[in-house]
This record gives sequence, C-alpha cells and structure tokens, in this order.
Amino acid sequence: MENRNTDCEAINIDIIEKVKPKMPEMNILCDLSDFFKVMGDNTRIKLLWALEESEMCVGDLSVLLDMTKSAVSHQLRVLRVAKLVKAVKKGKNVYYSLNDYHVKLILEKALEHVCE
Amino acid sequence: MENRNTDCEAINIDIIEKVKPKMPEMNILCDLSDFFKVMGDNTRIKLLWALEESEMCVGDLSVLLDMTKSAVSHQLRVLRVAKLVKAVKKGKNVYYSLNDYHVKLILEKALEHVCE
DNA sequence: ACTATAAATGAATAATTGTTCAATTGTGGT
DNA sequence: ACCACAATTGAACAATTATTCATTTATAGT
Repeated sequence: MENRNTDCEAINIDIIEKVKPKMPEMNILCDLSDFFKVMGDNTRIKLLWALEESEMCVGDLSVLLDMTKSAVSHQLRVLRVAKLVKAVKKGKNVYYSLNDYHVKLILEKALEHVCE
Repeated sequence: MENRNTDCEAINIDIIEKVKPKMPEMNILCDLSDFFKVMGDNTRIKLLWALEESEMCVGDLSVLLDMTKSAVSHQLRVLRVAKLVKAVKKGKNVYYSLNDYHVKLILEKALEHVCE
C-alpha cells in the first residue's frame, strides 16, 4: 500500500468516494490558495483598493498608505508577479494599475461577506 | 505634524486627495484581508472544496485529504472561527458543513481567475 | 458505569512572510 | 555628460503560521 499520512480509518467510505472525483486538480487548488494568499495581506488589499480608484505611482501610494517606498515596492512586486497589477513608466515615475477584471468583483463579493 | 511613516513627498497631491476619501474604513480592510488570509491556505481550500460537495466528519476529511486528524481539526477550527463552516454533532462524529453562501461564489470566481 | 474512540487541544518546531535599512539601478531633465 | 531622484533590490530581523506529537476531553454504545 502507498504511504498514508492519515491516522484513522474512513467512517463513511461512500461519502469519501463520492466527493473524491469532484475535487479539482491539486495544482488548481494550489493556484487558488496562492491567489488568496496574495489577497490576504492588509497592505496589498489597501494597494488594490487604491488602484481600483486610480492608477498611481509608488511615491503617491507611499504617501497615501503612509508607508516607506520600499515596503510599497516590495508588495507591488508580489501583486505584479501574481498578475494582479501592471506597471507603466511615465516620465520619471512608474504608474501601477489593476490588471485583472476579476479582482474588483472578488473584492466586492468579499466585502459583502465581511460586512454582514 | 503627526508622525509620518512614509519616506517621500507626494507627487500628485490631487490624485491622493481624490482617492483618500474613497478608501474603505481601516477595520473593514482588515476584516477583508483576514478573510482572504483564511482562504489563503492549501489545506483550508481543500477542506472548503470538499465541504461544498458534502458535509463530512473530521475522520472522513482526514482520509480524503490524507492528513492527520489533528491537522484537519486545527484547520477546521480556523474555518469555524472565521464562520466559514459550522459543526454539528451526529452520534459519535462531528459533521462539518459550509456556513456561508458567499464562499462558494467567491471560490468559483477565483477559480475562473486562476484558470485563465 | 465502563470503555473505546472521535475530536479537540497545547506546546514545540520548522517554514514562511512583511517590514526595515542600506545600497543599487536606471533614467528623465537640464 | 551629468545629476537628482524614483524605484528596485537583498539581507536581516521579527512575527506569524501550519503541522506534528502527545495528551486530554467528551460521549456514544454496550
């Protein structure tokens, strides 16, 4: 038998067998939790919310959120890697904006949830 | 002047002043990121997905996800505290099920996002 | 009333992560 | 060509967190 990590026996095998084939692929579930992990940070949520209102450069975001430019830049990189924001250089500054139409929708649904 | 944490001056004061009043309350944003933090874990996503298919007891979830009962129980507690699942005792077992109609919707929207 | 066991719990460990600080990079404007 | 400065980067540190292991709790079924 393969190595098992679980430490107990099934109680309702029928339920387990019914649910098992309905579970999404492992890598999809990882992408999913990675996505939420990116959203699950106060600074990044603030950045996303701000960028939903207007594109902004790193310096302005630092002032708006009252954080160092470095901290903002680090978190913008996380959002950029996750493809949630995109960066465009204009003159001396780099302007960030939302890169995904899902984000706004998900933010709003989640807001409904937490506001109940 | 109050203590500032930012290390730079505003570049577009007009944009900052326009966006500032549109930002949600600080505690709302915290609730929001806390919510995503709960979703941002592979084990908990799997638990939620499984429970979307059927209510299940801790033992069956352990077998299905191939984890120790303890690890499952710890994570179910996180989900329970976050009011995402509820527990009902039936006979010898505790059956868990989804407790929020938003969760399924948000999971599906997020799945659309990561599947592109 | 006992007993077997499902579930919960707490402490400990390892891993991950956010911010700070200092230094570097790249380039717009003169 | 130079300078000023916006932005990025990397290392270090502190804080948070997921799992394991050992133990405890509660109670269903006899």
